[in-house]
Amino acid sequence: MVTMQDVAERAGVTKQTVSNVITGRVAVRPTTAARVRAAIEELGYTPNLVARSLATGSTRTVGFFVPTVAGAFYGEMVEEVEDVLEEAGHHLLLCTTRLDGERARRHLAGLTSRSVDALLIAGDQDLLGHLPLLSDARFPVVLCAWETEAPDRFPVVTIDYERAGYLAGRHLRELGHRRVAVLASPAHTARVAGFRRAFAADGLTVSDDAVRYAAAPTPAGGFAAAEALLATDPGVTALFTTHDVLALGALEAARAAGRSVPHDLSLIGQDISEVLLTHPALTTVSIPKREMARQATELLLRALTKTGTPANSVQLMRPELIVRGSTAPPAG
Amino acid sequence: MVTMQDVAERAGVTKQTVSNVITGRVAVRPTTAARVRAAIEELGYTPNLVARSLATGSTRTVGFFVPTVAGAFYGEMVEEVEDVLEEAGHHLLLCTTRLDGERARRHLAGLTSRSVDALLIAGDQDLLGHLPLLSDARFPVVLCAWETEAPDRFPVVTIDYERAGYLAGRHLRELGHRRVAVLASPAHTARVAGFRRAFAADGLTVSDDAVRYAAAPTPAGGFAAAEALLATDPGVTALFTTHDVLALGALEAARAAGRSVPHDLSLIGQDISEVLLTHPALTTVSIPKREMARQATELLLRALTKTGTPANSVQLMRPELIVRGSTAPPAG
DNA sequence: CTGAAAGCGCTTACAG
DNA sequence: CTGAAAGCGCTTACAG
Repeated sequence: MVTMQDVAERAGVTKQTVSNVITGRVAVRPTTAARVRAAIEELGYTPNLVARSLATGSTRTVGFFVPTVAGAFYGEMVEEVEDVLEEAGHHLLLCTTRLDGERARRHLAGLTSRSVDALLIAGDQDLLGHLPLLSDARFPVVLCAWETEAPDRFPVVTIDYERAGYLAGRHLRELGHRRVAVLASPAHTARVAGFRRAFAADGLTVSDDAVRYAAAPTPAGGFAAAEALLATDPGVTALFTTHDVLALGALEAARAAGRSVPHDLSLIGQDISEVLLTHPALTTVSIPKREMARQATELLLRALTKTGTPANSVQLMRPELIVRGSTAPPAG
Repeated sequence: MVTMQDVAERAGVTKQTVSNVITGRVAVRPTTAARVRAAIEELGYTPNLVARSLATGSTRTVGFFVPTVAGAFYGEMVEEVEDVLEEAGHHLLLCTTRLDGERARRHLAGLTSRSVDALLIAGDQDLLGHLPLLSDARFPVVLCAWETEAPDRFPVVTIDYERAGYLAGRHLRELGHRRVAVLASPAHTARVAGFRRAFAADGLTVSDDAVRYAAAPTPAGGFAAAEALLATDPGVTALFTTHDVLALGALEAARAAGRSVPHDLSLIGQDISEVLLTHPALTTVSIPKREMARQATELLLRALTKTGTPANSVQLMRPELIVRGSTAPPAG
């Protein structure tokens, strides 16, 4: 491999001068610089970033923890993070945690000794118990896509999940629905709470019986839960689904129960993935996950150039109601 | 940060001895080793992998190029690659190329100067034009998920896509279908060819008119193409879809055209993602993408320990027909 | 089995 | 504006 020393010899200077023209930190006489650049070109020199990292202490690499990339939600976030990082000349070390806390901990140790410049953590499940390990981290850490209470010591950029649930509830309430139900993933507590709040404003309550938890975040899980719900509580006129894949199952369950959507049953979801576009198109509360990922990454990068620790703040991205074809006023 | 030198002083040895107990390369007297380990524990020492990389020339890091992670296909591959890598103590540098050749090229340069130990490239679109840059790479390269002709110089682990199409065709032919059509993504040439071969065996031909290309790999794209097809060619009794999201659109188009699946129209896809489970469940040819990813990564890692270049071979993973509810003999 | 020396390829003050 | 020196934290032969 060709080194800086090789370039220096070719250009008739020392390697410090080569370094100077590359980094631009120190002015170099134009003619010298041109000679160096020519030598770089001729030799096909490309700097050894490992050596540079050892000397500077910065790897220009950031770690990203994410629960999974098998679904669109985090997958899109990964792409967004990558985009922001690339603009800043950083690379992405990806770790998926897959509901495995021990695995997450191991990766955390790995990234630390690998000297990542910063760490972004999405999802409040797997790594939660290991966050204390980060208390004396030598690099900035930012949390995102956090639905439960976030630890005080790290800045977080997340969605206002409570409001996401509220918007869904308010929409159904305003359409005139009074008997509603929820199909939720267990972790989606904030959305359920927000949904309830929307009805509480009218003195209505969403009973615990009306909140069903799917056994698995899959269409099959949604189908089973919705099927059971519609069987035991046929008076329900609208259904709120906290996870997009559950919505797909619910839609099929409604069909199977002979209830047409939206006339016999309104259906509203959360951030319906593009891949789930169905007929009728599902009304949803969109979760600005790409914007969230972008904000979080930018916060992280800013901390790299500024003080070193990002402002200890909580930034909430606003969800947005998108009315499509699966909701309507109740029949009667 | 605590260094090897600190540990050495604490344990009353030199740093070389500390290195020896950590790497295990050279035997160390048990009592000394114990003292060193105790010092490591007390000081919370964790080796600086950047320094180690500079000294050894290995970063224990592999780059993975993938077209996107916004869908399940490559997302699942990423997780599989990560698993194999973790077992071997390597980390994943992820680059999504997003149909952007220039972006792919930039990332390629970045990974090279970052001294990745090896490179895995999935998908034969974005990076194809830049492969020559890799001709003098100092690290092993393996290609996977390659549907078009692969360049000779790199080993490839991929799916027998031609057979995947063939299996779909043979299934429909054996059910008795004679008037069939294809809904394809433009890049899926091998699958289309295989599908045709299955019918050619019976002296039947699938005309060019019967092969439609979706404008976009989305349910909407599949819907539009299927809708047009069913309108212009209502005699078709079965439809082969080369991409799972197209299948979803096709299913809706069939419904919209008043044709029940599978009685009035059989539908067969490729590797229907779990998230697309619908009623009727779609018959599909499954693509063993996880196994492929695993094989490719293991091949890559083997090259790291052995000769340095993986065997220049082409390994094809066998797809498998999975009959579910969306195919049946033609009506008449 | 342990230690002294050199080196991996860069950057960073500091002289000149 | 350019060069000589030291250092980043490790590993790797090589003596002893």
